[in-house]
Amino acid sequence: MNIIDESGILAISTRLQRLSEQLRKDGALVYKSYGIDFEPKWFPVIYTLHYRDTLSVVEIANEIGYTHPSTISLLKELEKQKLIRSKKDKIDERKRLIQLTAKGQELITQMKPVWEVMKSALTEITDNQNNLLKAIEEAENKIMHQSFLQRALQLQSEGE
Amino acid sequence: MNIIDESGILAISTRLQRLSEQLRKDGALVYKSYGIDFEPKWFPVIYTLHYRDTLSVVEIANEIGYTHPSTISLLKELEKQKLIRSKKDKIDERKRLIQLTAKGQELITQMKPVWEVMKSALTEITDNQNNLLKAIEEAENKIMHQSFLQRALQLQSEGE
DNA sequence: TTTATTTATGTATTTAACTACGTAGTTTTG
DNA sequence: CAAAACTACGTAGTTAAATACATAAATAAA
Repeated sequence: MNIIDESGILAISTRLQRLSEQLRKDGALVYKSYGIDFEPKWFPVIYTLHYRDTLSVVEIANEIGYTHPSTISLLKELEKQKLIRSKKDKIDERKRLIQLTAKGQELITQMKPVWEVMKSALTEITDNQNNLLKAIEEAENKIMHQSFLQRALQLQSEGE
Repeated sequence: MNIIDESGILAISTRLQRLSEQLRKDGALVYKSYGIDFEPKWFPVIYTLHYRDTLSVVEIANEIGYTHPSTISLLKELEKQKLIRSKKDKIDERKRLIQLTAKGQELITQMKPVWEVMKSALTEITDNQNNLLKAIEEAENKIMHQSFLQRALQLQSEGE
């Protein structure tokens, strides 16, 4: 029925994107309903600093799995919110060391119960006959082993 | 292990996005390897016009499930590529009717075998113990029935 | 038949990520 | 120790979607 399903790529990719956007928006509203001023996208940085205390920009980027420019823009927002602060590393002057502020630490204690709730809600949604998280992992593994491109090229040469 | 998994939202959403980006890029390369100058994102519009012949902008947007501004920008690209053309509807002057050009139709015949190959490669990747497409559908259905937000708020009130 | 509503299209702006590039410290090597 | 390579950070620009808004044509209603 669905047009997009002839090749399937777009079908999957756009639906994944929408699903993820939906989850983010709802996540923001959940925080709001708890009276917490927090955006889901800040989570990885805050959470990382929560258990690693002091990290440089690139270290954070690696931890959260984003590029460093993306990380920098998150850090800018968080600094504006006064949830983190930064200072120069005295040993290596290129480095900027990032830490949570007291406000940031306080916020985490407020958010912890919310994270529990969200985790449960998310599990309700994604743990079905086919578990979404596992399905993603399995697809990621397949791609890691041999990319979509390689597979397609191989199928192509086999079909010749 | 993974930091992001405390709340899970970001974990899922960013990974979904990356997976989809990956598939798109590889899709583009597959076309290229066949000597076809085509971007995966054009697929929905082209495919829709292939079997519906003549449609207005909003009709296409609805068919492909995008907003009309997004659709307009795709149409601009496709018109630049001379794969589609458009003319005003004589009955309803607000409407712009879109059609494939001869070049566009020719391209489709070239692409059909490529679509088959991609479909197979995609199936290889996504059809695992947990089928990705089905997992998405199941999650979408759950959300349709009750949103992430509603679920979270309900869990919250239950926990009080 | 004016007026109000709806529909179709288009533009401008936003968002969240990316890549590409540049600069300035740090480390390694000849 | 000077030159080369590498690392850390930052900025600019791009992308693919979305919203929000604006305008104009068509339809409905008073």
